[in-house]
Amino acid sequence: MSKCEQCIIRQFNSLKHLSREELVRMSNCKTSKIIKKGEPIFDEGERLKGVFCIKDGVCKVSKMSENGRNQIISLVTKGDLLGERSLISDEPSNLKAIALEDMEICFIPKEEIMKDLEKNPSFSMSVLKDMAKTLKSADNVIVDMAQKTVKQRLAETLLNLESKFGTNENDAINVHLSREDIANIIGTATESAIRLLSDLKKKKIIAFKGKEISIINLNELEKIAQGF
Amino acid sequence: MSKCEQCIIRQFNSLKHLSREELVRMSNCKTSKIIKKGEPIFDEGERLKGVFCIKDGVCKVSKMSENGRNQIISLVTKGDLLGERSLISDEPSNLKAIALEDMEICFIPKEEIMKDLEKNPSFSMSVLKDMAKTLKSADNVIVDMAQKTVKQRLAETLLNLESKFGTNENDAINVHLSREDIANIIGTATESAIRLLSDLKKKKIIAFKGKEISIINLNELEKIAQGF
DNA sequence: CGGTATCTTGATTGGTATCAACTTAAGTGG
DNA sequence: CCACTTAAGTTGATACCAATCAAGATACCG
Repeated sequence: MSKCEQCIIRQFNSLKHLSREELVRMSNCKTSKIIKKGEPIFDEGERLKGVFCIKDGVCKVSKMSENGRNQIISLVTKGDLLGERSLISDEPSNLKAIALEDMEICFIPKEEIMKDLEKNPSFSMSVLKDMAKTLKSADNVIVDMAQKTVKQRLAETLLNLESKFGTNENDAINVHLSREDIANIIGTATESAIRLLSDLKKKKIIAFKGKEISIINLNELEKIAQGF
Repeated sequence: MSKCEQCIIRQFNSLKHLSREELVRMSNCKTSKIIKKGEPIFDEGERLKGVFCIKDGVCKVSKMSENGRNQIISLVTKGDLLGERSLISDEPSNLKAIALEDMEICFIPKEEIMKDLEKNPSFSMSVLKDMAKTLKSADNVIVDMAQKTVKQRLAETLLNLESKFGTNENDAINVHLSREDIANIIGTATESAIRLLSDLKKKKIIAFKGKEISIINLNELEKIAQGF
């Protein structure tokens, strides 16, 4: 099993503020897991026993609404930490995480993380900063959901996806989402999302073949996101 | 000027984890302010120089959307802290805070708070917990905004307001919001909010006279919030 | 190769925004 | 205190957007 001290992934998240000593201790109690595409990492209502550090792959983090529909809150990818919040608030998770592709993740037990949070101010400060950032972006999402049309939200989501995941050799966005997933990100019925996607295709603003989506006319898409 | 050590308000927020010594130091550098109804505490884009501890009164925290409409993100009231996030992330505030009634607030300079965050783990842990809680509720708001109808959101908002602010001697919710404010909380046009409010009044589920709103049929309102 | 899930398009219905007109309430100055 | 001005609240008519239902096309998988 690989060692935390030597793991490059931790450079991308708050774990980089841990001391060598803390990392060695963590290395001794962490476990690695492989999660297959479509499998859950944890479920809504589950009480997490630690946090997950994503070594490879992408997962969707979602929440069931009272009317039975699913809302994707965020996509968590290589280098991210997952599950700190329920750990910190010491409550069952309000969210569900499901792998969108095969994943490799490390599990770090609660006690270890909490000890470091208490003892290492630069680590806890980093987690704090991270959370402040997440909260800020959550505010933005709230405003968008409340006030933008589905068309605007779709355009914005496509832009966000491209900037977050980049593009592959065919200029397609580097993540495979079903139409239903896309609808669940922007918060609409699957058919509506499909309809708007094909509209954008007709207007040659985007192109797609199955789950490979690429942005052709970036400018126009940005305009739509802003409401034109 | 009153002293932090003796202030009861701090029992309601993370400041209760500060030591006597820290509180004395804070007392010496804090300043008190009176904010009149309608006046801003801070504005969008402003770089905050400290945090605010609300001693009395209520303010609305909002954000302008790209299409020029205002979205109220939260109502901050007696006992709450305000502005920690921009301080922690060290960025200009993405939000605007405006007093809904005359307010009394204490301003605590950035250096003081940051020092305590670094030095006092139980304080920083408490702020962390607080933020985790806020984030959780932000997730819920996102889901609601994305998937519930305006009618459901209005019903839910009324329920939230009553549980947060309680009722006065006339059973009216203990906060005065304009119709526009209500619309900006649920994320809709003012007229839509008005229309739905008067619907609820006709059905004797709520009653109102001006800004005094009271819930008459709690059961029915809860049903509407859940989509019936 | 059949069966199943996903994708796609059309038609219909209902919810919400918008515009316009009007009423009521809340200041303001003479 | 009244006349005036302005802001806030209210209601109806209309048009647009998005959800839902239905049905067919395409991709995926054992």
